[in-house]
Amino acid sequence: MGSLHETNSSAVRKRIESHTFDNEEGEEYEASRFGGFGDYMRRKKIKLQNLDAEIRALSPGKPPIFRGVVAYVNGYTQPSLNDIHNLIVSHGGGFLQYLDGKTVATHIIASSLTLKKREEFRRYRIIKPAWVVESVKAGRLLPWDSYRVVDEGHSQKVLRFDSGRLSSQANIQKRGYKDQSDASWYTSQLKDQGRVTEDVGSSATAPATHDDATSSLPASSTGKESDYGEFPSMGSLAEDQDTPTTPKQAVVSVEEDSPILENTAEQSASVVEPPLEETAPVEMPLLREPISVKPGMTPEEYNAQLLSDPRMRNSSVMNPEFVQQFYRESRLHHLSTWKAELKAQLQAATQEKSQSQTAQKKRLPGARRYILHVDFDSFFAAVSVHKRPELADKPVAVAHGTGNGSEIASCNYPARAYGIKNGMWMKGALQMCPDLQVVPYDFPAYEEASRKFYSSILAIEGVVQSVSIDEALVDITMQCLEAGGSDGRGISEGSIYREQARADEVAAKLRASIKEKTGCAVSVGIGGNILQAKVALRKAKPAGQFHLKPDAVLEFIGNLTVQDLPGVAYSIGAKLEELGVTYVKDIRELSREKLVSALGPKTGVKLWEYARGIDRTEVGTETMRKSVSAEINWGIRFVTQAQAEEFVYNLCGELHRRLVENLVKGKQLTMRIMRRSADAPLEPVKHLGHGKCDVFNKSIILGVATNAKDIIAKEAVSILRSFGFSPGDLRGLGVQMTKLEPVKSMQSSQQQLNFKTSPVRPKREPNPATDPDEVDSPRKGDRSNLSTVSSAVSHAPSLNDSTQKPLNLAGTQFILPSQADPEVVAELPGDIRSRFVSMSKSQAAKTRSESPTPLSRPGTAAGSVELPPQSQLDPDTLSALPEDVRSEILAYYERPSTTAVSALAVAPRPQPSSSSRLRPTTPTKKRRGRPPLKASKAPGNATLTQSNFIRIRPSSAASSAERTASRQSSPQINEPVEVSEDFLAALPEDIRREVLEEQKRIRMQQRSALNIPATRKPPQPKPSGPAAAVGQKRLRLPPLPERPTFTSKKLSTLPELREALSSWYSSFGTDGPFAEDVEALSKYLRRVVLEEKDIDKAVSVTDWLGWLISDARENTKESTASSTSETKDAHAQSYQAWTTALDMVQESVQAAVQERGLPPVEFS
DNA sequence: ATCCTCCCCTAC
DNA sequence: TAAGGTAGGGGAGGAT
Ligand SMILES: Nc1ccn([C@H]2C[C@H](O)[C@@H](COP(=O)(O)OP(=O)(O)OP(=O)(O)O)O2)c(=O)n1
Ligand SMILES: [Mg+2]
Repeated sequence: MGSLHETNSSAVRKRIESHTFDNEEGEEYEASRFGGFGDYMRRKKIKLQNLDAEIRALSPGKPPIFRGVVAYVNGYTQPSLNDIHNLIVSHGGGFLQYLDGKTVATHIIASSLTLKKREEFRRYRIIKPAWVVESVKAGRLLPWDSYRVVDEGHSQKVLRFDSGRLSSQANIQKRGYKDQSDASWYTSQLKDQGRVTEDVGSSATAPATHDDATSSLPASSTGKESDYGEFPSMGSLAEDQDTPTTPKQAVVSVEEDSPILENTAEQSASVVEPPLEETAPVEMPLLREPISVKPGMTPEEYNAQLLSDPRMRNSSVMNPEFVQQFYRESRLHHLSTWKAELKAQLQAATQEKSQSQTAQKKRLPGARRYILHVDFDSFFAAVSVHKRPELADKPVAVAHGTGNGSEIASCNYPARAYGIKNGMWMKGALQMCPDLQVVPYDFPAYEEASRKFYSSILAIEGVVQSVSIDEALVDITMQCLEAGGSDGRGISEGSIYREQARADEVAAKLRASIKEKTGCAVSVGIGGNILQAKVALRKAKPAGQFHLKPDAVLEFIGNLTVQDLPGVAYSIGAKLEELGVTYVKDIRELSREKLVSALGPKTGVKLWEYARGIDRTEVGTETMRKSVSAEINWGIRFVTQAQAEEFVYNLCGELHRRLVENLVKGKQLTMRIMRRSADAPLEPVKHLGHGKCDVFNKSIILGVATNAKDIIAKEAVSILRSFGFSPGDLRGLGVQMTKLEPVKSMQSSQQQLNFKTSPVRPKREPNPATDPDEVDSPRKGDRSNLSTVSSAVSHAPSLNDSTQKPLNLAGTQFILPSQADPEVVAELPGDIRSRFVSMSKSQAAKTRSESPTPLSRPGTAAGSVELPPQSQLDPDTLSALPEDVRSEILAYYERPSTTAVSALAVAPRPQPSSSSRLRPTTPTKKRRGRPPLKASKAPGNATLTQSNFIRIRPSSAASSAERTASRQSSPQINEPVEVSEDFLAALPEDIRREVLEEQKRIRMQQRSALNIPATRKPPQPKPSGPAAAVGQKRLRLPPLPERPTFTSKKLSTLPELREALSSWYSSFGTDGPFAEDVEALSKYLRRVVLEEKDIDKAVSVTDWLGWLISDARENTKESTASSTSETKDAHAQSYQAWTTALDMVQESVQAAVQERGLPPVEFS
């Protein structure tokens, strides 16, 4: 299994990652980091206006005096950035809009430098703009020496373009790892055998050491051996052994300086400044190369050639429909989607069930449990075979194709007899079994089978948790105990026997029922906890059931391989192997401390327990969604940057869709980029696969939660650019939203309000406590204390102010527990949400006819401006509404948002970019090569921890303990069952002692948690808790200028300003702004331009306001469809007021810019 | 200590 | 040809 540990161990990687190249004494210049996003807009504009190619075309005959120069302008200059750019490019030079650490500037042009920058650029040629101007004047490249900004020679090194040295550096191994920045410090010498290397292809100089901790490089990247799909058993490691000529090496081979430089410059420029026309691609302007892989080919050239095949174009990213097409065919995508849908539906159903069932009996602490783990046998394959009975006894696999790299999603048991496994590549499978029958996917059929499966399962009396489309957990403890006639605690032979018999019977019936409905076999594992059920399932398969009874647990589990345990696979398995552990029973030889120190506190303890058959996890504990993402790592082959950016745009569209679908917005955007490893061939073994890649993540904090496609896309593209990767090397791209907040359309709940024409400033003064300096950041949200809102919402159920509240959703009684645990209350909206979500999903999935869940039922319509009690809402109608309206309605019922306030309270200060760090992994663990060749493991959803809730989080320190405590007293009041008595009784003496000790320990912990205030009765719903109070006070603080808030360095970063604006806008959105505020903002931005000299910031802020306005406008347009004309009118007025305000601000900024003698800026 | 961020790992 | 997605647990290590 681990036999093929690759040389690419993490330890080795770490070292390489931090590697800088050897000859630091040499002439290399340090690759510099990108300049941050601050000036993104300004530079982008230049880009849009002046494409290098155009510039050159427009200025023929100019002497190419800057040939070989790659310039970067820092700060503001005279002549302007724009002009310098023009001068340089038109005279044959290259120009960088960004410093990205990959593409290397040869000269940095600046009028002056801050000390910090001075340090940052210490190793560069830093020269004054005059050098450019005068060189042009002179018609030749003047010696830069006389134009130094930093006028002493000792730290500025000279970069020699002309020696072969430059290009030879291209071979230097290093990583584009963020860690390198400080890691390089102490790890500089390690070079290592050609593992992950830095992309030098696009730069003339190898990126070098970074000791500048403040700089912001790619947030991270990791080497990733990606072609793990190639199973070791195949032996053919063709790809790995392949040593194709990479462009880097090609560059080396060309030793003429000038061409190299030219190449470099162009390439660098093109990375950052993609030609525009590429947005309508189709025609690859690139090289009419011969069909062969020329040694010196750039990745772009290669891709262009590759894509000249129309079929290639069609299945790759070149196809405009690519995203949808890919997702339509991606099994993994379907699995994920299905899972999310099922989770939402089941959660809703469970909620409903538990609420309608009166007084559900609680289980006693030490009682026995009976858990079923139900799972289709070779699901995809079975469904397909069912349609093709003639294949029944043949080895069958489900896959898209029969080529080497086609992945087998599922194979039947005859195929498994040959050693074939799910997830294996076709090549390997065919080697094992040339007769393998390959059948295509049939996603709708899987859905259908699953629907029947779940309908059978939901018919059982018990708690259900979905694991996946073909797999579920059912806790049937209640009915078993009933059948046994005991409380599940005593050890009574008779009771236990009857309980077990009942469990077996339920399982058998279930299997029969599903088999009958679907024609496919399921197996059932039965055990006293999730772990036991799961491992029992293994033995049950195929087409059987197995009850792992208490007295057999230890032996059975002990003889499993560690990797058979859920949550243990390649990596953890290897760590255990290092500890001398192969079988689960071996784990018992290790002390808890040992395990913890080797694997971490949670994992260590968990394994210690697993080894003894213990698993305290409860069935059905579902948590709230924490992230939404979209990612594609297949078929990514770009020729131009513009294509890449367009793709990112599409991907963001997808993300947007999902955010809306889930009724959330997010505050943190993370972009994930896979880039071909330097030593990876241009063509991976897998058709259009990503091959071996380095992975880079970077996240940014948005000032305010958003789901707007354009904003997301803008940021994502900006991140992508910041890496400056050569588009041809991109292999995978993804975007993820975290720090989610429930969607709240501001217009919705306020829309009945009248537009205030008279700017009577509402109590804003009554805000004496608003010491601007102490405002950590303006809060948005809390509309509950806007008089405007409360009136509008007054008749809606307030989830805050009542401990028991009948809500009737989808026609079923819905009652909050009387012991109003704040945590429960806090979670409520999420539950409601999940119902909305699940409903909208089942609608979307067109699984209309008869929903398996009891959720949807026809009803009356909702949607008039004056919304009825929530109980009257008809889910179907609701889900059919346009997204904006739907979210509005939801927002209407949404708990007034202390949520947003507290979420903000914990939001980290936007960091310029978290400083890089080195993770000194112990060099001894080198499990990393390729992942496992092992049977697909039993499904592992065993670990559901109660983790943080995003939405409600008391912001004060006091609340942490309280949260813990209140969770203890939440619905499942009982302590988690740890070990049942009979199980304990069955244990050998020594192990029992251990377990008892463990239990004692756990109980101590729980007690200490419980002791905190709220053991019994948590403080009553506290809309006025500390967080809310803070929110109230600060909410209305118009985060506008003239206030130290804005001018203090600390609070003037872009995200903060954005957030401030958002807050401002949401406070006065429907009313229109106050003139004085607008004026203040204008003045402030004017100062930003004139004093801070940060035009970008001013422009960005202004644009943000523009976004807010137009975004709201979009919402309004849709949502007012059914509103009164009066409302519409108010909106129109408000909109106009805001537009005017925007105009004023823009004008002000523009004026300031012009005062500085700079070309006018453009607002988006 | 505890939190937060950035990853890795796992599952289907 | 081929469709290598996605969410959540949790560890390491810096920030507080
Ligand atoms: N690497 C994988 C693993 C699974 N699946 C899909 C196809 C499977 O049919 C389905 C269910 O996964 P299981 O792990 O339950 O595997 P099977 O149901 O195919 O086989 P069995 O449950 O009998 O082991 O998920 C996949 O596409 N790729
Ligand atoms: Mg299965």
